[in-house]
Amino acid sequence: MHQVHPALRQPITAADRVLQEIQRAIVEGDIAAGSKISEPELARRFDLSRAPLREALARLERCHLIERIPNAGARVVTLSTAGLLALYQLRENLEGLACKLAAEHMTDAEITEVRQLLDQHLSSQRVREGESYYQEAGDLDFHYRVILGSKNSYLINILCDELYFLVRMYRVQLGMNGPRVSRAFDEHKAIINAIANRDGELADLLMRRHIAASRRNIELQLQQMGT
Amino acid sequence: MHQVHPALRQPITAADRVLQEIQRAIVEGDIAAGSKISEPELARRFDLSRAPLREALARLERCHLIERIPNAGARVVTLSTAGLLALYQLRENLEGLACKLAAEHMTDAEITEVRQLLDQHLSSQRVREGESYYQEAGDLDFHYRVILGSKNSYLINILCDELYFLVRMYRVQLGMNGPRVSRAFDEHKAIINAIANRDGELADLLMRRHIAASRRNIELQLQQMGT
DNA sequence: AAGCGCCAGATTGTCGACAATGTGCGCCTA
DNA sequence: TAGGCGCACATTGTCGACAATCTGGCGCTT
Repeated sequence: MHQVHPALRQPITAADRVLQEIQRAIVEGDIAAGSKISEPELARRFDLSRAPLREALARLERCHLIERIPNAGARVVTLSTAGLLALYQLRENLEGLACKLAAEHMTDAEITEVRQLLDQHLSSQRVREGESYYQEAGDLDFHYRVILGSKNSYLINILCDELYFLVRMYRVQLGMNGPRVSRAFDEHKAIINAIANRDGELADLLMRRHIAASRRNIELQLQQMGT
Repeated sequence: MHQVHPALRQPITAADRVLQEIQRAIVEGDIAAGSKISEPELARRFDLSRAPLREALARLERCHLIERIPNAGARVVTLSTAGLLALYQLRENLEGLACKLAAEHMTDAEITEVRQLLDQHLSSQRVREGESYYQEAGDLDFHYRVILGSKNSYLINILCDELYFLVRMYRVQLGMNGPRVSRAFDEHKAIINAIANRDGELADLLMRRHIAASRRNIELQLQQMGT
């Protein structure tokens, strides 16, 4: 068996559990973007003391889901076009780098696994055409695999632990369910092919384009909501 | 006056103060790399309770200076060639991106300020030829300015808050004081020129080379220590 | 009536103690 | 004597209460 990434380990402590719950609540909008976080209220709601709650809040700040000001409390981040742009600028670069490194460091076995994963997603996606949740989970899964394949712990930490919840938040709250689903699969396929060919430069390029396309898709969504 | 970056704000709370002290202690090696962190001991040493101390530890984990395992405690990170390589791989990309964005977003006034900063460093460096501390501080200052010039808050956060203490730790503990000082200044000059010309592509390239050169320099140092 | 300062309520930061978990030594067994 | 089990100790996780700080509204002054 391969080593499980720290971020994926099952919750052990109370702080871990409440962290996951609040993370989900924020990402899915149960706790509204921009709203104030009250420590006493959350403590009552999840039936624990403020100590583990504050631990959880510290980690939420780490993945940019909340912003804290000393002596003034925490607020859920507000989504904005500027924020989305900044986030995706970073993702294009970082995941491009991840691809380049994955082309150097992934084992043949790992590449085979990812290909099997894609085939699996493809078949299940063909069946449930409009369903966006599976696609999204699958998309994240693909990206996760590639990022882990880079074997760069700092890069893995930044992308998987710190940025991905925010990416998911934008996706979920803007309701990504467009016709990009099948296109994305082809792009994933091309990327893993480049990695399998050990062509890091191409994999980098393809991933940057893939994310840029995804960004344009979301921007379009935002624009439509604005009008 | 320009807005002060959150990371640079003066300490308000007890957790902030102890964080800065421990950060310095780890970076400068007062607390040895790889050693275990004892919460009760540090609490006594800094004369405060464990609550703010744990807050500080959470932030130390955030900037990769310590590693925590639930119910088992925290250890100072151990420096390694692999870790150094991973860190600099990331820096090359991220700071390259920062340069590209800075070329797009820095104001003429900000560029002028950075140039004045460089002239200032050059003159004071000419005077104290071998002194490495000023050079290092100046180098970090230059990089900070460029990063802030990118105007991408996520990028700024990752580089200034999460990675730079680690970079400093490698530099300090490996005793960077070689003859690269004057070369580095020329490279800085070339980078800010490219930014001033709004040539993002060139600025990106030059910064990547600058950091790659710095990395090779440190690797050399490591190699010498190994023999 | 508008603006400033002050007070009350609520919230965050900090503390010391208790509960849960992990660690290392000594003892017993084979 | 080597290996495994169990207990005592130390450390981390959690709790409830107190202190410091911020927010909003009232009354006073001009």
